[in-house]
Amino acid sequence: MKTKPGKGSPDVRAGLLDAAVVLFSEQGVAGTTVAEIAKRAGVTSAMVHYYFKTKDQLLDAVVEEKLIGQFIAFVAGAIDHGENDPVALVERLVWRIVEASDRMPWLPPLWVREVISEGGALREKLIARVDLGKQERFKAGIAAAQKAGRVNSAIHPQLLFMSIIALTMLPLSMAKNWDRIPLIGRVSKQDLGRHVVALLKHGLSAASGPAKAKGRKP
Amino acid sequence: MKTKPGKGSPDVRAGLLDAAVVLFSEQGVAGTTVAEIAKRAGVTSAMVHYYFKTKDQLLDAVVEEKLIGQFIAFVAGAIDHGENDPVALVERLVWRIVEASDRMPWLPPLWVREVISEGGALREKLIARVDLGKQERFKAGIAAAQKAGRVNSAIHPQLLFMSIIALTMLPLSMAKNWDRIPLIGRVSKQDLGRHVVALLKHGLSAASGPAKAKGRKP
Amino acid sequence: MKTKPGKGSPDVRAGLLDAAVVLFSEQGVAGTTVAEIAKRAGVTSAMVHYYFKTKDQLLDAVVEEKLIGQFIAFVAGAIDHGENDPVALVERLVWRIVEASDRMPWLPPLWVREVISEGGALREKLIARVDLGKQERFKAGIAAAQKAGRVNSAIHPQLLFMSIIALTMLPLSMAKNWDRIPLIGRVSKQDLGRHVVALLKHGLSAASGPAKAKGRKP
Amino acid sequence: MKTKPGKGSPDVRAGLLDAAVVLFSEQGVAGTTVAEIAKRAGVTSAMVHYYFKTKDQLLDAVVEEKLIGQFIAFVAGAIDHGENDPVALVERLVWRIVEASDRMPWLPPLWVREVISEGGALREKLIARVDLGKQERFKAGIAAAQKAGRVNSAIHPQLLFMSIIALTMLPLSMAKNWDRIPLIGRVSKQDLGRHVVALLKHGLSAASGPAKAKGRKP
DNA sequence: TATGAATGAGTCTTCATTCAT
DNA sequence: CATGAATGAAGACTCATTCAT
Repeated sequence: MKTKPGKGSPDVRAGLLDAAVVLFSEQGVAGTTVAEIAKRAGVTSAMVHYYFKTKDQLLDAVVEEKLIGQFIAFVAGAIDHGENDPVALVERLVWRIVEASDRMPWLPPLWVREVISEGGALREKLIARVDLGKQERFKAGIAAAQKAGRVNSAIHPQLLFMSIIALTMLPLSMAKNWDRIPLIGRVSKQDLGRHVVALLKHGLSAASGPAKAKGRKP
Repeated sequence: MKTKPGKGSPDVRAGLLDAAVVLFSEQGVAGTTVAEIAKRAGVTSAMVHYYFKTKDQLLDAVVEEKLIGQFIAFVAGAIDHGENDPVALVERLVWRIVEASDRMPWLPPLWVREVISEGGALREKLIARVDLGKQERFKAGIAAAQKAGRVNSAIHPQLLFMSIIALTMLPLSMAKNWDRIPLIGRVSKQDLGRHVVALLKHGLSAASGPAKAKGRKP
Repeated sequence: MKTKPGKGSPDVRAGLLDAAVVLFSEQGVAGTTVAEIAKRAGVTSAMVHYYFKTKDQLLDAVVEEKLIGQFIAFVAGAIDHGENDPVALVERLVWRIVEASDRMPWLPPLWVREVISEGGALREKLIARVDLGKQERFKAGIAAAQKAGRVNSAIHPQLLFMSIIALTMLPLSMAKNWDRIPLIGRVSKQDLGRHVVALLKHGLSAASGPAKAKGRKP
Repeated sequence: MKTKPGKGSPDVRAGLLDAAVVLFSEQGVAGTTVAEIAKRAGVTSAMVHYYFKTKDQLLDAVVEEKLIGQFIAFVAGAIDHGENDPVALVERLVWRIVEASDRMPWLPPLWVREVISEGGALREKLIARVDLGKQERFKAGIAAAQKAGRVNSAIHPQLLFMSIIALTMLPLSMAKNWDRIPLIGRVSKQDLGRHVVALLKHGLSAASGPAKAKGRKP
């Protein structure tokens, strides 16, 4: 049942990955030393190299086992549903992401900082590994629904997926600090989910009026 | 016209800030050395310390003069408009941010990585300096419009501001790479603006139907 | 038949010594890790410490069992011959060394680098253990032959032994690379032996002419 | 007049090279830390990286400026003499090497351990840089003298150059320890020079008798 | 103002060594 | 006998920072 048949005790290895992912989410990859990760996992820094050889290969493992194996696999489940209603799909996607951030609170900060950001330490590693097929299918589904008049035609299908990620991940990446910001105050992740779903469901619904969003800038 | 009446040539100082902000946006603050900044500005790293004493104080200057003085001042102008239609205000806000990212392409990546991200190098510095009064007024305006039945009541006024930031900043932070991602392909910043405005205008409009976004998770 | 009556399998022990000696000759002692030696012998590095306790004690064993037990014993046999003709003795010595380098190709590089070189890892260990009696007898034999007019009197008996070592060992320590050096090209160890013997036999023969080798430098 | 127009104070740079070369000769390259070199030169180890970037590039500089620029240039002068008597050339070569080891006592140990030895840290670097033309000319001169009957025909011209190096460099690499070895005792570098010249002059002289050095081994 | 030279603290990485199993 | 897991000490290298000129 081990994730990797390689060397070492699975417990320590897993503990190191857990520690890494939490510290990375709090301090960034560049701001986290191998020694800190080791300390949080209760071993010496030499053990990090025993299990992962280099810091860079530790990042590979994070991408493979945490981002892809845990998060993407979980969220992608929401798309593989044989469903044909894109709005329902969007809703399911949002709730999956919210749920994921409950199970893996380290995920959104890590994602925003190290995957989305240009030059993020995990960005290229993830792009190289991930299959964009599902996203393409999602985009196609939206476009089809637009043609059928069931979805607001002013929406860019290519940008919708990113909008969903943005609306969920970015606020969730700050979730730990929500109550420190007076403007936001006491809201829960459930509140966020409801807010985003409301925004998207309305936003996607086929416009009654034309709602021409004319670009101001040339 | 000098920003600071202190020592040193204003040109060199400004060049260092410009260089810093671009490199920070590309490599992150932790991933950028003082020497790199100096080199890009055509001086030695000792000069950085001459003008800013420490790297940390350089960050202070970036927050003060670039984030607050340039970006926030520019965007905040959209709120101080004596306008009372919150939807129009949202639209203006979106276009301001899009416009800002044209003038300062380094802004969105820097914002997402170092301001929004937990542990971001500029986060605490900015929070300590910024006045949230305008955002409070914005929130109040939305809430009032909801009571008046002009805005979708399922929206969380507290979260709307963050949603706008998310819908714009996060995609813009990747703008340089849009064409490298097949899913997105050839879209312009204008396209993004239109897309976001369409989404928000619809999303905010008072629901004809109830649009009950019931939370799934307890 | 075990060399050591101590613990452990003689085969593994011998395999480790063999591996050590080859790697030391290729990479130097300092450049060879215990783990490499273990791997080449097909065991783990913990085994090296089981058999030899420390790397330093492994070196002791190499000196004792490989250098003294194998090489010196073999070469010294050439001196113990009850012979009184020093030139014949020299010739026998040369061929012994050439022969030894066929049986133990790792020997000359190891010798040159770790025994002869100042600070060589085996140098002090070997000097402490070796009996120089035979070399003294050799020197005395040469000196006697000089007095008897049978050997070139310009030769330093003290230096002759080292000259023989130098003329053989140093070229042999590069034997693996001879063909890579255009200057040398295709020569065999036999060729080297013949060359050295020719040089020495002539060089030692009592001078017909005076052959005044006057030192230039004061 | 600086060797390198690059960065840094020439004095410190030169001091580091001097320190490096001495320590390398005493402890080997692998056995010498950057910090030791720095300490001996009176600076911190960071300065080594300031002047040479990496330890490997320090080795490049040693090869370039010490081995090639100092030693090889000096010795090669002995060959460029427009002389046609190969025996005189050999003699001159020997004395040059002896003289070089007086000026640069670190040279012979370094040469034997790190240039001649397989896997030596300077070996490949030097081979890549050095011009073997002079050695080829030397070899050709010997071969011609053999054909003319002026040099012992049992000598391998290809191997003679290496024999000269061996006869001088190897003993000189131990010169500091000569008096510690009873067998050798009190001899000077001049004594060594005379001994080697005597050996070679006789060894090269055209044999009166046939001096059949018949190989024993098949 | 501006620089080159210098440093100390810290980071990643390697390795000989130990020990429970 | 043999191993995998674990460690501490050290080594190369980086970088923010200082200072004399």
